Amino acid sequence: MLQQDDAGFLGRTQLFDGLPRETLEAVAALATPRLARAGQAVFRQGAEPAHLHLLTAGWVKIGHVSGSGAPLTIRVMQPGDVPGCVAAFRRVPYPATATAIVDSRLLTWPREMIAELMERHPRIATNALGMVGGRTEEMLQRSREFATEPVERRIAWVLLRLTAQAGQPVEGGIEVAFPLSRQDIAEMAGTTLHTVSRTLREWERRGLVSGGRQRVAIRDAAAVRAIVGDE
Amino acid sequence: MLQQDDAGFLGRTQLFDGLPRETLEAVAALATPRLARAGQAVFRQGAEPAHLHLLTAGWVKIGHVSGSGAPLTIRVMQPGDVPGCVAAFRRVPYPATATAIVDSRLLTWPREMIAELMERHPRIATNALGMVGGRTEEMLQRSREFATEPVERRIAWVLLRLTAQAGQPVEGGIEVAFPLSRQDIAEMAGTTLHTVSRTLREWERRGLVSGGRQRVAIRDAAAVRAIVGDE
DNA sequence: CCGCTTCTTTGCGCTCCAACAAAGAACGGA
DNA sequence: TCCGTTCTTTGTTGGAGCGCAAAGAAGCGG
Repeated sequence: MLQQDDAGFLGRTQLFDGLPRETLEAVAALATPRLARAGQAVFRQGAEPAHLHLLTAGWVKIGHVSGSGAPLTIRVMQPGDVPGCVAAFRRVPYPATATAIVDSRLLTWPREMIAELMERHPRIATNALGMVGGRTEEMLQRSREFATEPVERRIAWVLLRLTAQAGQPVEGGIEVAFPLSRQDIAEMAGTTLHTVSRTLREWERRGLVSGGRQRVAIRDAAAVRAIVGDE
Repeated sequence: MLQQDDAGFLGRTQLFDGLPRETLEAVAALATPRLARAGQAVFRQGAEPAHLHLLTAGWVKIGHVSGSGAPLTIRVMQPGDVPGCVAAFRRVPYPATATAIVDSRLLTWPREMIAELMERHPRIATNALGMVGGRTEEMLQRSREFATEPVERRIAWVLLRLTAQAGQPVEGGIEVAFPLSRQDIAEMAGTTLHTVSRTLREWERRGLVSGGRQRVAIRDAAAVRAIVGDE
């Protein structure tokens, strides 16, 4: 199930950037591939991380459920990303659940093996530090958004982020490449599907976006960017 | 200006945990101490980090200002903490401003020196990874709070966190050890000073808290904990 | 001790958005 | 093709909390 170019793929990820080809091949050889069907959980909130996962194909969303049951989608992972990296490196339970949005493929390594690799190749540790730091800043931006931005702008941010990350050109716009319901958007923007539906409908009338069942596309990116303001 | 026990202090911080005494002393000898008066900025949002800072005494708050000017206080740093660690490790501009709440003392090392130290002592890199990871999870919790919790609970969280971190016993309760205005609380809870004032006043009538100008104390911790719910 | 500045309290109206409710629309399976 | 399920749209209502406004306290400097 190992694919021929896994080593090459690893070399283009943030975590294994800057490693010599032979190291990449050794690392790839140590990996166990894993497939996750759409809708299936890769790991669950509260579980102890036994493996490090690296997404090689597909889309995986990271969702957190609070004690009171309110769901929040933290981010969508793309190929090259390492879902659950913070928990795996810190050896603490996963703070969120990772769910495959579409059929996806991951490479996995036992946690101890990664610790060993990091020791032998300090570059991996440095890369990991950069990756985790990036996540911290991302979460900071998100906090700020929730704390200070009104709903409409938060929804606009979600669309901009998703099209930047997973946008594919389509007649008259850029569409998010995976199925995305109003409920999904609501969980990313910290609101309800009703408010999302109303907002998108209004934007659709104004020609900013278009969409259908589980589909959203931005038609007028400049106008959507104007909604989020300058920052 | 180096203090006698800086090395011992370093050994009890998360960043330098687990290092041999001699290493600690070498690291301490390389440090340049820096004093920051109350109200003075240690570093500013947007600036390039030239040094790594480690707080040895005092309190420093980390505040972010959005493009639209909305202020948000991300967290308060205590002795042993490393304000700006994410930016310093990633070599990106500081995402926030660090301001001394009271007269404070920090140790500083040039960025390159830290990189070198991390290379020579992998344990420091591991510690840094754990520290940054901890921050990520903290920011995740904060996001969740802003996204799903109503204002009253967020204010309760702020008080619980601050008294846990900087609480000192006082007649009939636990007081936050540094001056803290309603505005400060509002910036931590993502609301306005008006709402904070109203809420605290109401709680004061009910005997949960007490306070004065720039002072807040929790009188009935159980009741405040009940407000935030179970999670 | 007095005036000024900073911080806090309180009132009021209004807006945004969540909650509740219910009807369409699109898809999938039998 | 029909039916059930899932997703989306739309209406209505109510309440949380923000913006605006202004009047007290409390500390500080002269």
